[in-house]
Amino acid sequence: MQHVTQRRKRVTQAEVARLAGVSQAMVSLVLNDSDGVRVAPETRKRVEEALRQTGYTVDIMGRRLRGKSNRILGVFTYEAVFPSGTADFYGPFLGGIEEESEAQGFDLLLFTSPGRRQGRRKVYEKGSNRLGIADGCILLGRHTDRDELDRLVDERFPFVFIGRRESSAGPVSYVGGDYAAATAALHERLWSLGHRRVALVGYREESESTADRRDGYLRACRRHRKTPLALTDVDPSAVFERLRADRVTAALVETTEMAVALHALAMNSGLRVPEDLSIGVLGDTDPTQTSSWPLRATPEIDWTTFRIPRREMGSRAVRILVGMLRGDIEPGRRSQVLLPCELVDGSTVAEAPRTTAR
Amino acid sequence: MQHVTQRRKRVTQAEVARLAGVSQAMVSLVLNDSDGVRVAPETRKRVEEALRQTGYTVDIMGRRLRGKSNRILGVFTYEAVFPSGTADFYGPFLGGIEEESEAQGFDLLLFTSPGRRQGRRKVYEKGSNRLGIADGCILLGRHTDRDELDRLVDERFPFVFIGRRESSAGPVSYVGGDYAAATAALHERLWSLGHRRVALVGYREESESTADRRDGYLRACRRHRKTPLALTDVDPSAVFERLRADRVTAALVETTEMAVALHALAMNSGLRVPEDLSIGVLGDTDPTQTSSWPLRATPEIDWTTFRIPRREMGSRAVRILVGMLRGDIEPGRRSQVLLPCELVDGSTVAEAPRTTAR
DNA sequence: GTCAAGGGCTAATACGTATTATCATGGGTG
DNA sequence: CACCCATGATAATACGTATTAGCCCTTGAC
Repeated sequence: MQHVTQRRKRVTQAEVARLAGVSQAMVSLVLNDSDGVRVAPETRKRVEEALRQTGYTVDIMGRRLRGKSNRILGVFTYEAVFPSGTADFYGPFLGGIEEESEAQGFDLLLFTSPGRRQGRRKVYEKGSNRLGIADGCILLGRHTDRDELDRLVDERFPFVFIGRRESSAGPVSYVGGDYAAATAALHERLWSLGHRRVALVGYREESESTADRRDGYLRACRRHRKTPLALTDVDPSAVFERLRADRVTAALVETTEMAVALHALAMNSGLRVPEDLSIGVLGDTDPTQTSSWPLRATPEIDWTTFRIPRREMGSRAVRILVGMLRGDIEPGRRSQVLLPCELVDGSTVAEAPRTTAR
Repeated sequence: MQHVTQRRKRVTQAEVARLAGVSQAMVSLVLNDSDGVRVAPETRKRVEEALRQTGYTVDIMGRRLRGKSNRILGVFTYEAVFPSGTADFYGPFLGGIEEESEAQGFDLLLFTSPGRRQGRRKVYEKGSNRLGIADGCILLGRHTDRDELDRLVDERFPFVFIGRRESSAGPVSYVGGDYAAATAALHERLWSLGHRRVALVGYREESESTADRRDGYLRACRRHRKTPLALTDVDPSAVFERLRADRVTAALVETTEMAVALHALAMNSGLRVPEDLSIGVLGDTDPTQTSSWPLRATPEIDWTTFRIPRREMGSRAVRILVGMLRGDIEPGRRSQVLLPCELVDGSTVAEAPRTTAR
């Protein structure tokens, strides 16, 4: 109505109180319905009227300062959440996070401001840990900083990681995918199809998730008394040569990228997939993610893989975090969860070729 | 190290001060480098040492309470941001918002907590406008609540809408796409191809963006002295019949869904697109969005349309909002922006058929 | 020796809220 | 009348920070 521009001023409880002719404390009492304290119906009415007239809205900051929760969950990602058109890595996780935090009545604070160091975000920047704004925090990201993680644990700030993480500073709460079990299961599937020479191709860089996959692979090898063959992703063609030299009939590959490369190399060498070489991918690239790779040169391949329950991981992480905030859950065993990954039968795995069998 | 579970306690300036043997005020002074006040180098050193030892982190709430910005931008969406697998409507907008707010040094607060009313989110819920947590707010969403919008304007809370919005309560800051100009341009393109009977098919529900498209269409019609034919989306086959009856050679269609439906109806009737009927879509479904519709039954059609600069709209909105917070920009003309939409030549528009020409 | 001028620090305060202790009033009971 | 109790309201306080007024001490000028 009045177009006078003027710095907005918050309506405070004190102003409402003045209007209603009561004290600020009385306004707070009416608002919070504290049990044990009684308010005369007539007074309550007057206050409520004043509240409506002024359009008062509670100042969450003041309340938090007073020691109450502000019902905000932080979300820290080590990379940008919303990609510019390449892979949509975070989407499904955040979908689950959003869904569950909405159900629990929390807002989400996306930390985007802290300066990046070499393009990667940092939790701690010039001594100011902004995570503290929120009641608790969910962390995700392919890359993790060991020191930061240790420091977080040390600070006793309530947080939950998405993806298994370990720290020497104490127990870390996390929700991960059970890659070890899923990898072993995929190995088992290959074994039952007659494959006796199954190799693993994984990241060279060591991380919890890579280690889990290798553990699952090694466990399966041990079970069948086969010496494992674990390769890393340095040079695709070198890896491929190694596979041929060792008469490998099936490869468990950590990422779709590697699988695509191997697939192409096999084609070029006259090997057919899956007739001559079976390929299993250790974790799907999410449907959403897959389809939002417009740059993808290769035609869509129907990989045999396992599904990482990204959405559920997100929502589960929120549930655990809220539990921690309520004091129901302490960081420790109960807050370390690995969710099962469902096998997905694609067309890149088949029976082992007769000729090279055994 | 110590596995004793115990409620985390924030380190405050007072504790740092005690450790350094100075007053709380001195710690604040060192932290904020207020000019005009001088601190002895030796003292500064002691304080900084204590800061490092304790791992102090500033409490944004306390600071905000003191009247300073907390460097948080709110983002309010009327629907869930991260979809469960259908259309990814918000992605590109939020990409721009995230990018720019990171550049400006702001965090993003996603409002997810407020109860929904009939599945749609509400800004105001039981008198508590949570938007106030943030310094300012960006609003997006297909649906808008008139009353809420008016009230927001009335409260003088700094906010910017994505998509043009008008309110009787005062000027609304927004960043929209210039749909009127783009629609007129697309009409012009058709005209130059010989089309003399061009219809508009739009939403029945009235909204700013629908009105803009119609304005552009009507303007173009007036320019060429043709009586307009504006239809609404009630019943696809009825619309199609109407188009045939009126010997329409080209249709401007508001959404891809409508376009798909018309395309199918045309095919069934033996009409070829674009040879017999040209179809222009008034605004692209974003690439990301398109490709993340796995459910989409129809094969990918290369629509002639215009590109809505979603990402740029997001980042521009942030720039305007930050400007408002700094006091550089007042809500009004300068904060009402319509970005141009680039024409995209697809394969659904061609020269008007000779037989029915004129 | 007195005064002025700073430099270097601290005490005090305000911000908005929630809660606890306190106070006023009045009615009932002995 | 003295006392207690219940009811209903308020004063006071704490939370963590930023800022301002003000205090103490040293130094230099006269």
